[in-house]
Amino acid sequence: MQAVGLTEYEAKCFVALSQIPSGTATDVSEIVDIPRTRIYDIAESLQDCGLVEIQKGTPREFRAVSTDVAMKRLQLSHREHLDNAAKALRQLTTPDVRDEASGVWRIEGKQKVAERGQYIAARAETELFGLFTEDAVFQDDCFRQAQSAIDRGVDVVLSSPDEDLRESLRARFPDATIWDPSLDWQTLEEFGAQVSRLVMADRHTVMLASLSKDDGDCAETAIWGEGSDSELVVLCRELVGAQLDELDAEDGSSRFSL
Amino acid sequence: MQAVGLTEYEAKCFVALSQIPSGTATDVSEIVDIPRTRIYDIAESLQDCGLVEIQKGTPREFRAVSTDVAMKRLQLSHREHLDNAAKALRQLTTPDVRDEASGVWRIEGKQKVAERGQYIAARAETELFGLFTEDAVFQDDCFRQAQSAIDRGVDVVLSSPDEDLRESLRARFPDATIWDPSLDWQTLEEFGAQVSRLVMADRHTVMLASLSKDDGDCAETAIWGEGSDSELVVLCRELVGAQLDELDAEDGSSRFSL
DNA sequence: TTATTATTGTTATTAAAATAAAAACAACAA
DNA sequence: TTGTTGTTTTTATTTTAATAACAATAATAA
Repeated sequence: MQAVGLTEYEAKCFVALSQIPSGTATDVSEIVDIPRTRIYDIAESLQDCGLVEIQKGTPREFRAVSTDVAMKRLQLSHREHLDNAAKALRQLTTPDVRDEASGVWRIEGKQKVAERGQYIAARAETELFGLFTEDAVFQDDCFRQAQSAIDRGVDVVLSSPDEDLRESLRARFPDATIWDPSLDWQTLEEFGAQVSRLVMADRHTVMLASLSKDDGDCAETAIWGEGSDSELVVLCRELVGAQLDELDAEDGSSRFSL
Repeated sequence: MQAVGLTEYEAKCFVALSQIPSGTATDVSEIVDIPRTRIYDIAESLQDCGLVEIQKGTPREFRAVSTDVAMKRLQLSHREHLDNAAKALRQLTTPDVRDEASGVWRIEGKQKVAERGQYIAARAETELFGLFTEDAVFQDDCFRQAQSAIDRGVDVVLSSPDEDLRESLRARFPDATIWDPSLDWQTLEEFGAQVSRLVMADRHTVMLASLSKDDGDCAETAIWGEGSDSELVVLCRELVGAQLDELDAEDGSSRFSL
């Protein structure tokens, strides 16, 4: 409960009141370990949030609103704060100036990595390269972005060291080029940790993600960069670009065979 | 920004980074009044939230994600906390035991008052009485609930001391009974403050709301109660019930005249 | 090339603010 | 008279803000 912005006392008080139809300060203080004398102002504070209703007799009776109503109120309140914050922030900052970021940047967490990958894929205009080492990494939103790129005429090349995954990709994306990296896969492992995915758009934006299994946990982290200023982009252009060029040449012939 | 759960330092740091494409600890500490030496761990903490990305060189470079992404991440995080809290709470409490609440309860705030009014109207099974003193109080959701009650066969009686509002109600709800309270309106003013609305469902649940104009502000507060245990319900049964009974008798004849 | 100065990154200590916890006490009810 | 209630103050603890210390690294000057 505290994670949603309530103090320990507020959270405890609300929990106690949620367990009974209604109660006095003495009741609450017997259910949870809060001094009776503090219940009055804590309940008042919860009333301000819309989580508690107060019957002003002697003794005072308190009741909690239902869980659903409480959650909704907290959410609405948070949403307002977010909107206000966003509004204030937009007055301070120019329109999104972070379109171009030099260097190499680090992202932690599977979801954030996936988001960045999709963002990169969504912005591909002529060419999109994606390499995935595990089926688990290639999720629905990746499917969507890859298909969307194909639909808008982007040259899409997908790759995986795993043959089953390659077959699966081939079946799902008949219009994409599927590349077997076994010829050059060793050079990619020079990055150290277990590479999970590599996404490159227009040879301009690159993200390289890896899975680390420290502590029995399966965490994904990534580095990404944009433009010739980024060492990562320069490197991947060398490593992958050459393969893509070869595929372009072969691609002409394989289309002929279709 | 602090209202959304960030510490002052975190909020300031994020705001500063949002104003520049990227920057070092020294840059940030020149933009906002935070000790340079604190930027490192604060940015780390913001990275954990997904609000900041860090380029680990010397000097370290920091960049903020875009405002939209930041807000979305904060919201998702809050949502998760809410879901977890709701789940935990549901294991502690029995299914909603707050269906019946004795006594008289107080609500503050126009929205909460309106919600409670709608909740009461939605639960009317045979009879719904609503009295409104001002056009402004009778909002869209009130319209909806009144119509919904009519649609499910509930005896709906609406009333207002304001003739224009009464006419408006009569035009909008041809199937409802419209009552002119001028005969007994004085007794209702004995509650003191300016009554804004009175809702009674099935002579079992009652809410009485009032507008107070303290501090130039227009705040609505309400009291409500359920069942024979509630003094408010008992009182309104006396005051309003008799009128409803009379209307029942007249209602028969007015239907005859339609 | 070496020495000096400036910058950087990490940590420890101190100060201030917020929250938790205990105490005091007047007013009211039984 | 005793017990309960409600409000406020004081004290203790925790969290956050603010400052200081200092080793390591980078940049600059000699």
